[in-house]
Amino acid sequence: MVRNTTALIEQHLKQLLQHSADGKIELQRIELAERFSCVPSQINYVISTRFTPVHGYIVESKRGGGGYVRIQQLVLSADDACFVRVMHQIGEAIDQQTGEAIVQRLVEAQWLHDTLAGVFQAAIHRDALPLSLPLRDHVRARLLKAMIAAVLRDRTFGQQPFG
Amino acid sequence: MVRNTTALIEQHLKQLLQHSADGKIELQRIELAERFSCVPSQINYVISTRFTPVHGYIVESKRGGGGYVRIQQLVLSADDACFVRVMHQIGEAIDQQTGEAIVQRLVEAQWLHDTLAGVFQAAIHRDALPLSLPLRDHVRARLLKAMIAAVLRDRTFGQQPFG
DNA sequence: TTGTATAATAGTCAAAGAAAGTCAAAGTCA
DNA sequence: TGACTTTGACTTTCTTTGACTATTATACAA
Repeated sequence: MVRNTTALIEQHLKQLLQHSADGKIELQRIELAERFSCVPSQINYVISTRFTPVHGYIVESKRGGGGYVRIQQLVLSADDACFVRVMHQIGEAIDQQTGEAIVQRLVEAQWLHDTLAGVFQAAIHRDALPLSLPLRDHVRARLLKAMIAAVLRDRTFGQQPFG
Repeated sequence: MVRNTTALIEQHLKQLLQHSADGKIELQRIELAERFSCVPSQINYVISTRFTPVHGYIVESKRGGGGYVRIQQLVLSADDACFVRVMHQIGEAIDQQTGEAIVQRLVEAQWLHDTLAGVFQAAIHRDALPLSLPLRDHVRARLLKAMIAAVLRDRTFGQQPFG
């Protein structure tokens, strides 16, 4: 018996994406649900919690005969425009999950190395911010933007590779 | 016989950690509570009094189906004796000046590279923490301790510091 | 050809379930 | 007495389920 179906499905999909040539996969909801012995709507749950635009994915689908669900992975590029978009995405308040997804994307885009990412994750974790909502999300946003800016500053002045 | 359930649980967890290959264990709160015939929240008590970053541990958890509590023991070498001192010095609240001084000391002790130090300074700056005192100093302390623990986190067992 | 029913998909949403967390009162012990 | 421990009611977060809805393709009738 499996402890957590959602995590298994997530892992499966990410593996398929990794092995795909173009970062794109197409699947049938029912088929996938059958393979993991769950109800079809759980696939929607997995997608809406793990494969959102914030996580770096675009999902399209079609109903009816020959229907499908298509997942495309986008990789963040390392230019300044992206930086601006990320800052904007963080906004005035951000929850922990979204924050973690953004940090993960920055890692994938090679803006952050592991140690730095670990520090980011620790800092935006609710345990490090003993505040009640919505204040906590507000502070998290400020914090995350301040830390990203610090890395960028450092990189701009070309001191050291990340780490 | 049983003088103190909390001490027994603490001992048990430390034993598990010792026997684990990577200094990491994962458990279920309810299961552990059952084994020691106590209420689940006592596990939280044990963790919050014995397995904090100050003690050299990082704890993560997840609620809901497939939930868990994960405890990681930080690798502390002889050089890291100051780790404990620094953690204590930070305490429950710390102002910006003192925090900056500590970060500076960590840089001098070569615990932190420049990029990392920049991130630390940005995170503990009052501009990043839009809170009134004394709350701000309290959050700053939590944050700083969590970030310091995170830096030590990806040291693996058997590896020397500053790898 | 055109419209209509039917089958084959996928989506939505809210309730139920399954953990873990919080907090403060009560208990214990040196 | 005061610090530490134990307990449990209540809260929060995350997952699973299923009834109901929406869309698309296809077969078929007019």
